[in-house]
Amino acid sequence: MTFSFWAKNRSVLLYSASLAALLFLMKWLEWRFIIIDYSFELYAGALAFIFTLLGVWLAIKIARPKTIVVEKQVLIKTNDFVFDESQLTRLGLSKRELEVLQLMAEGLSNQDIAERLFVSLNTIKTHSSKVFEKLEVQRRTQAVDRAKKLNLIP
Amino acid sequence: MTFSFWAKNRSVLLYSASLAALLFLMKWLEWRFIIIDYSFELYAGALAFIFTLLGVWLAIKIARPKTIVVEKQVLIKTNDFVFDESQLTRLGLSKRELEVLQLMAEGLSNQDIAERLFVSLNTIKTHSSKVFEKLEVQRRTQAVDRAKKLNLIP
DNA sequence: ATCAAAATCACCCAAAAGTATGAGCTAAAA
DNA sequence: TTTTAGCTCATACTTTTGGGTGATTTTGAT
Repeated sequence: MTFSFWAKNRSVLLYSASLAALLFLMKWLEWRFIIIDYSFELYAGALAFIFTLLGVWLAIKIARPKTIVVEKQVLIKTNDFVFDESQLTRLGLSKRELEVLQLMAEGLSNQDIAERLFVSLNTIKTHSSKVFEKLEVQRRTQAVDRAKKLNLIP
Repeated sequence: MTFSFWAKNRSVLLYSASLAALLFLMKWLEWRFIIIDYSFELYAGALAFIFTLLGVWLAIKIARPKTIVVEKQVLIKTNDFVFDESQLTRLGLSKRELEVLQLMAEGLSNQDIAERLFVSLNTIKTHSSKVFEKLEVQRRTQAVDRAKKLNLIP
């Protein structure tokens, strides 16, 4: 922004200076050469031409480049897991149940999970039973398979 | 391209026309109003100003937009599974054992697998036991987890 | 033909997993 | 405040799984 305004001001000065210089040049030419009786129309034409060029130059200098952004899609190999929360609410899985499910998927036994979560084995059994109900499966291996397909687990 | 050249030609015509019109206008003003004794310098200034504007307009019209290619990263869910045969030979898993492992991963019980493969439950038990040995795990869930990490299973 | 690995199956036992039912406790919602 | 959902735990029972051992048959390679 700051640069843009400075550039604009500089251009105005340059423009004025150019105009003055050109007038001087023409006056000088008027004396020096045989161009003395050039008609007003020719002067005007030259002026117009030169200042058109100046205008073009100015525009190019000042104008922000018109840019067209072309998006090039780059495929990124990604094994990123995006957790599907909608599935979770749809199935009505509680936080704890999901937790148990995740540990299950890591191959932990119910006993392991119980110790990991500082609860009794029976508690884990209850949780896993509920998980099976909600996932509509009978075994933990099925539960894990299902959960992965539902993006509940990496 | 074709359009660009046409635009250029049109601009040239327009330019000439504008110049002629302006000169006419000035002559007319010279007769009509009190502007008769305007100095040449003022005429020149006006001309210069107007044609500078024209130049700017021209440049903006003609200028080719700069195209910028922006790489956009697109995450592609890649479920390409490449079976790692080296792991299989390294672990010494037989075809049948791998087969059992795969069905295990689908959540089938030993009984299910036995029926699927038309063998007895005991046979599946021995197979799975061998699988566990070779994968160095204790439970089927661990085996599945391990096998997935070793690219033996999708 | 012979040998080794693989596949098949059986029996037994123990551990783990799963089912069913009931109950207490807490925090959040109606 | 009452209710509800979630978490906890227990007991009892069944099913599944896993470990160990041993045996027979198939199959592929030397």
